[in-house]
Amino acid sequence: MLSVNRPAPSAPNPCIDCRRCALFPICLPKNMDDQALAELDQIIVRHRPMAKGAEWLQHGQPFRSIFAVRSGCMKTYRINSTGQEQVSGFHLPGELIGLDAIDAGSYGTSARVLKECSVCEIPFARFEQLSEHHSVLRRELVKLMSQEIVQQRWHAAILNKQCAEARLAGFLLNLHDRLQRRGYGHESMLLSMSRYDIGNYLGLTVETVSRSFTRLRREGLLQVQGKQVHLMDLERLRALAAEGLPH
Amino acid sequence: MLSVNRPAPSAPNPCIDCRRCALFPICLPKNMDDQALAELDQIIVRHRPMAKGAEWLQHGQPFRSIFAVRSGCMKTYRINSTGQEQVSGFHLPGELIGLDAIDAGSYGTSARVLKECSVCEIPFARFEQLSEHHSVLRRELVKLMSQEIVQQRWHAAILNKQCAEARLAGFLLNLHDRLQRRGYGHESMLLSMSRYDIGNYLGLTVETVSRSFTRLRREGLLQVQGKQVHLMDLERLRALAAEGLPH
DNA sequence: CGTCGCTTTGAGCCATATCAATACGCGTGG
DNA sequence: CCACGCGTATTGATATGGCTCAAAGCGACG
Repeated sequence: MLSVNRPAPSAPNPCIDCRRCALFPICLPKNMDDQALAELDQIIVRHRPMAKGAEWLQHGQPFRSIFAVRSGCMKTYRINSTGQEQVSGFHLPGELIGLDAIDAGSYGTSARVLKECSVCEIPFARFEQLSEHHSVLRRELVKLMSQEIVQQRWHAAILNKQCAEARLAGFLLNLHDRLQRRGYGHESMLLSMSRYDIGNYLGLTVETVSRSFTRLRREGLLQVQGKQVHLMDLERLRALAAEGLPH
Repeated sequence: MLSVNRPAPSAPNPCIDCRRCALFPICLPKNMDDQALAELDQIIVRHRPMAKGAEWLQHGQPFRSIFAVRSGCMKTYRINSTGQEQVSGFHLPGELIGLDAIDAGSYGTSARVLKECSVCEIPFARFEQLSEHHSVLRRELVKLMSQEIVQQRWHAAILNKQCAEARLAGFLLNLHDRLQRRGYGHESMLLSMSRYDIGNYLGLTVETVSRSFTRLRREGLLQVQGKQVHLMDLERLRALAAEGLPH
């Protein structure tokens, strides 16, 4: 069922420096001066794209690096004591993985590729050395950690007493916003995660997710065709997500 | 219904420097050298204790400072668009409030005193200046932010498909652990939040919280007398919290 | 063209919400 | 000191949203 780490057969050369990377305006190095950027560029390990299904991180491994998604999509998850998978997040290009491990010393989640994905590895010890001399660097890290806290808080909020439809609406809007901020702004999205993963993330069963999609579609809030979703009425979707109560 | 910011009548003098503070071993300045500590000590604003019910922070206010709880207990919450309060966290001595605002520029939550509470204010701009010269300082901040991410993730996990009893068990264990790490280690705890707040935080109604307490008590997992809770069997509580499924 | 996994749809059930009533606890004022 | 009153907590009876179980549809891929 699980494919192991292996690069995709015909991967584009992933070795572009940060400045020429499409994510430059929103990724960690965005506000850096030439000097800082050049030094950061040198410590970053740019990995070859990985195929869907590949497991990139395993929870419990010792913390060494922070990872930035460069392309594609990852999910982070954890297997709990009953053997159930718990999806804790989806990670889009420009987002970081592993921030939870800085204090703990080991990663709190595993990470798996949902859509062919390449990753920039930032060895943390060297990053800290660099940040001694470049205050921009640490400021950016702190800001991204703050963002992560906000995102996590949002996740908790959506799980807390929202009805199924509101959760789904909120989830889609959240994805939409994050894509928008990354320049992929369009009401049409190609979801890279399965209905199972969505349900797991939202605290719902697949069946309920499916039914919620159907209801939102019937109410004219979105068009759905498998993984292709088109948000028809952002206004009403936002209202629904904000309201959150049953019916 | 709400009392306004006002110091408690007979408050102990809160103006002790960090080194003599009881929280020193676990608070932000814990690993600092004399020099860093002295400078940090100077920028910290130590506020007088505030009475239960006082509102310390209002969500949306511009971000200036991070706050460390020195004594007592605070809750952070947010009023959603339907006028409902959403409790996002409880903050014990040595824990920080406001980390979510660093990137956003304004606080994402309000904060209210649950139990007479004093606060150390750390003006962030000056903190950043200081951290230019003291790497310990920024390392500690990053670690505490990482901890906050872990705590938020835990909150999301507990809301996700755990039955009421498991949520409550997990909540009590989490509090217990945090108190323990702060030297208040004892199986007996005096909860400073109401059943309403617990329910709100756990995504349950008051009634369900109350019933869950009753069931845990009947099964011999804890003793309850109002806000006084005694954890009788940490082992079984942990098992219950880990399992998480209905019945 | 068949297989396998993912998704959708349907029918019945269960955990928790909701509504309602009572009990407790604490501070206030007589 | 006790009586009162209000907010908090417990307990009971009923309603319901989402889960579970079951089956059929759909799509990708060999």
